[in-house]
Amino acid sequence: MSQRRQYPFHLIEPKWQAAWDAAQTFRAWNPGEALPAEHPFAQRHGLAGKTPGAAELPPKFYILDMFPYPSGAGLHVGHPEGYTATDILARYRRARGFNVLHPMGWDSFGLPAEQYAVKTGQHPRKTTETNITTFKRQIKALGFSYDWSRELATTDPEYFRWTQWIFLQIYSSWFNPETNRAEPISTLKYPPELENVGQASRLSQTSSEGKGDGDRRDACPTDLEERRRAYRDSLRLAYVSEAPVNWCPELGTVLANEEVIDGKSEVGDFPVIRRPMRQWMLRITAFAEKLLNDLDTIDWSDSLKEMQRNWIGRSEGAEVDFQIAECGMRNAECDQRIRVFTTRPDTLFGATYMVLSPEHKLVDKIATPEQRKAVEDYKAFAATKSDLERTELAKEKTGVFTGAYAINPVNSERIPIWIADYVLISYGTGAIMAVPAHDTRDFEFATKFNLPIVQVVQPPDPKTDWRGFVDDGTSVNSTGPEISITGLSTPEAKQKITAWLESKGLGKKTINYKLRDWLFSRQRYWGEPFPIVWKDGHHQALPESALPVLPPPLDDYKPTADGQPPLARAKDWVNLPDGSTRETNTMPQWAGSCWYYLRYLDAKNGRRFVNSSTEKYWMGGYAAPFPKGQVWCKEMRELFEYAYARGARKRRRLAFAYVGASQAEQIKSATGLETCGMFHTIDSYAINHVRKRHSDEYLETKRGQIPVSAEDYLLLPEVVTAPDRIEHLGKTHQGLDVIGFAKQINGTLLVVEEVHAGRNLLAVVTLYKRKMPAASGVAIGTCSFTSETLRRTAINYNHELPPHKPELSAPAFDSPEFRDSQTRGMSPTPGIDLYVGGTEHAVLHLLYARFWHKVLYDLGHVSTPEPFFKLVNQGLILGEDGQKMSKSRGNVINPDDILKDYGADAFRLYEMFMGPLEMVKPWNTKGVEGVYRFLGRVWRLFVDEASETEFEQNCAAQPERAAEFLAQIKLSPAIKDVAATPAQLKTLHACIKKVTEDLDGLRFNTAISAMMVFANEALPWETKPVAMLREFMILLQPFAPHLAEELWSKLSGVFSAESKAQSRKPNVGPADAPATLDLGPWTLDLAYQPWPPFNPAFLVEDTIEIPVQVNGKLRDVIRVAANASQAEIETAALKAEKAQQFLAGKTVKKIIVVPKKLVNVVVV
RNA sequence: GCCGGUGUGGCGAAAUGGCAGACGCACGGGACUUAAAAUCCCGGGACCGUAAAACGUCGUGUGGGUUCGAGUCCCACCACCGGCACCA
Repeated sequence: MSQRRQYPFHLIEPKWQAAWDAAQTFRAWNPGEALPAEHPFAQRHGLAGKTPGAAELPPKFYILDMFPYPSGAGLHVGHPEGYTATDILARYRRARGFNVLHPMGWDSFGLPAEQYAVKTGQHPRKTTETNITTFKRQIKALGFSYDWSRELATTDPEYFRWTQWIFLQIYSSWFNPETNRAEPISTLKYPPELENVGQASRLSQTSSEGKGDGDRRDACPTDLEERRRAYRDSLRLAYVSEAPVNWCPELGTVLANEEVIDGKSEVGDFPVIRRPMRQWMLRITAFAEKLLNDLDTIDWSDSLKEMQRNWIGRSEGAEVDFQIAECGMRNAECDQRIRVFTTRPDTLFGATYMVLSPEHKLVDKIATPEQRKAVEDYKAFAATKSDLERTELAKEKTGVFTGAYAINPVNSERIPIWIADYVLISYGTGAIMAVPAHDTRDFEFATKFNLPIVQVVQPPDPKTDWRGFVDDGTSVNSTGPEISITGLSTPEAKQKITAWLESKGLGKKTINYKLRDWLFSRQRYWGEPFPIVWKDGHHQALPESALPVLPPPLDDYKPTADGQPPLARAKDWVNLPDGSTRETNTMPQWAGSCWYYLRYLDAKNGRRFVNSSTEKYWMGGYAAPFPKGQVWCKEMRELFEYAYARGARKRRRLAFAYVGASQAEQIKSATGLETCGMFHTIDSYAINHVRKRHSDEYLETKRGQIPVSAEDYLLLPEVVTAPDRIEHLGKTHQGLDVIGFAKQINGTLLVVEEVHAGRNLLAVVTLYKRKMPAASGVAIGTCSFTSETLRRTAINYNHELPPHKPELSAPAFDSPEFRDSQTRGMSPTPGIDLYVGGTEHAVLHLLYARFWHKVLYDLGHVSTPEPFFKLVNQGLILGEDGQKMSKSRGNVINPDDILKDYGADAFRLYEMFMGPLEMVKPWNTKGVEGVYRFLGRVWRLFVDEASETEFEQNCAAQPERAAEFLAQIKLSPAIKDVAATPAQLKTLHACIKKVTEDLDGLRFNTAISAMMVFANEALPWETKPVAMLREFMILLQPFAPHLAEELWSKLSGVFSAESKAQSRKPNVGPADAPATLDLGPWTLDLAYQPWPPFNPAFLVEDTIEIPVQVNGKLRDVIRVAANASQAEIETAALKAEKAQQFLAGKTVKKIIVVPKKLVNVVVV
């Protein structure tokens, strides 16, 4: 585009960016920091010159963007999508009176810089710094309100000093299953055989352990001490393993399982092979249960939570031991057992053979001489297959018989033992019992190799073929000499058989996870070195005083010829004077991004990774002022409306909520109510269960529809055996009946609510309480989340909030933290209030960071168990052709080009206007022009045309002085200090309402369209009341901050008290009546001006239009008084002109009047 | 195969169970201009009508259902996108 600019954004944008930088406008203040008197934040909150603590500061709002890797390619239009969204919210929250933390930094370790170094010899730091400079320049050009004083980079030694420190915390800890948390390794108790100690070794133990392993003095070299060390090291959260790893020869490094996609490296798509290597591992599996359960306490999208759940992959089942009956070993050695894991112990009677993974350690021992050759061949065959081949060629099952047999413990049947590669060594025990009748894979295998298939489960529908039936049913053919489960339902059968196995010592109930421990070392140069040294074959932690461990300078960044990591080249660095040697692996890129959000809180702290009171302020939520149960009580009454409304919007009718046991008890005793909790998720499990339970006849009578009733819930397996309680809980505000069913099961409570209107079932709300960790942060965060959303929902739905007992809820919103009325109803949350980023981090970064955070939480270093309370995934932006943007397709949009043509404000606006944040949407540069034109209209709403023409002529004549001339542009003479007309007030307040609600709901696109409507309506006004435009600027400011600042400064130049005092009064006519400006003073920065309050009174009209329907079809529109009675509306509707032909000759059966909405006449 | 998400004009999209298509793009017509750009005004779901309208019928992936009324709720499908996948 080459036409004239809509407005001089090229002058305005740099001007304000420089001004914000100079004034540090967006600095966020920590508790205990002295606030400069002139800073607008201090002025807004009456803290000028003070040094407020956490209690005096306004409520915090921590809004975070995902950590960018500064690549050489520069910014991409996808980056600013999330950044713009967070920036708009940061600015909005600032206006609402929050202390907003909105930081940015660099995840700057990374492979590209290292590969460039390998090729050219240029130090990766150099490349990294150049890239950061580019990224920062591009990001700053967009006018984001980041607090740049907190900028950080993972490659900065002052940053990775603390990354290494956290590693040492992990290294020096173990997971105590009794307390269910990470603890210092010093709390580890040795087993009895290591406990019988002499004086010397006891001393040795206390002296080395008491200092958290920081002490490198030589241990007493007794055998006992050696064994103790081995024991300790085997339980650390960071440990060394010799297991096979994913080695990528091309990249010269190992990769974590998650970094390998279809047998190729995620980065570069290079082949990956398995190879045994000594590696550092982090024991993330110890946290699997917590990582899974705590998903219920945070506000993430269902799909993201589901991805994490799938990744963790919890499955409940039993381990069962099978005795080997005959094998290739001598009889004495044959007395071995094979342990299998199964989720279906109820199918044990159908186990007709066993399968070991080819890598299973018993394979060689049990293979009979006749089969040995075949087994060896098959093992070789399986070993040559890469992971890729194993999955892609999965169509055909392969395997060989070992010649050995095992005994099925339930019926003493002799069953053959096979090996096959469809059984993975890495999952469960590496061995299975095969039940071909009820497992798809076993069925295929058995069919191919002609193994017997025995039915043990009867499908509920007799027409269903039992062969390959894998769902729940009824056990059949399941009676042995000692145990029978025939006739039992699948859940009952599982329970009974497992109990029997346990009693006989043949097996036990077990939980398995797909999640593996985290492979934490990489053979790279450009990463954090481990703060670890090796001596006499043992690893030791370096003391904190040795941090940061810097990578040594190198001439060559390649791995060594013998396959050692690049760091091994630095002999002087590796070999220490005391004879110990340094660890030469480095940490993976994920390490730095696991905790960066904590460093932002206190980025310059040289003594600690983050000051703990600072951490509490930004991450802690407001645990103290909220007596737990009381707040929950207050939410109680509102929960139904919320769940119902949200369920309706999400096209769902079921909702689950979870709540901690202690809270529930408090609430119950305080109110007598049973239900409380956080709206959680829809559970398809319940729906499926209900479907399965019903017979065909029943389903038929419902003509394909299955009303999921509360009664159905009572038949969930968890509930079956409990006594029930059914009661009428009351009515909704609409007068609909709410019926509750409550069940007490083993200390947990299931509550179901149903809502009926006549015979229609409108909704089922299920509040399903189960045991939850009773961490205070969880409860409070859950509460505030519920509260805010409820409040909004109630407003949206025009519901009156149900009254609640003030003595129960008073602390919540009248505490000092909420003294600013602007922040009322928007309470802070524990952890990060909002985290925005792409889905690509769904499992890696988010799972790792949660893990580190939980370790730090258990060790008492941070105050919440979860780091990211609310997380939103932005949708991908596609190219203009609807394809993914990529260099090869040539459809990549460079933000720099857009900025040059349309400016940052238009770019920001377009990024948000494209559609909902979470959606995938194609870029369309033409669309930028639409929002750009809108900004032009806003500009013309304010400025005097003649002076702008003059400005342009001057610029053309002397382009170098353009910035100076900007001041010559005058305010439009139509802007006056007069009272607004009712119509104008209506226009403005409709806009305030929509923008406010949409920002709370992250609906940026519709907020922008509301502002467009305002501009379109305001443009023709002959007189523009300054108060209108002023408030509109505050609304626009989060979206288009540069333009808003410029116009604001022009407004204040003319209308501020000081200007008036100087009686310049240019272009201002006599004021009819001064408009009341009840907002902040002109002297306060626009960025800190209070958000305009919405006044519904201005939207009220005397008469309203009401559509008239006849039999549900629109026939006419009538105009009636806004307060017209039902009867009046009915009368008017029957008289409606255009409706007459549809009413003539018919009998009016019924008239439905929806107040202020519509009238529908039913005729026959 | 399993899990999650999404289907509405030529396009991006909007609609607490209550006037489908707000807002914007593209397009068409007009005003201004020597002209173009910019700007401003008007018009655009389909069909049937008509000089043009009005009126009418149909219309939110498909087929059913609930309801006075369904894009929205329920059931069964279909398509596309994303994730996981011999996980026992």
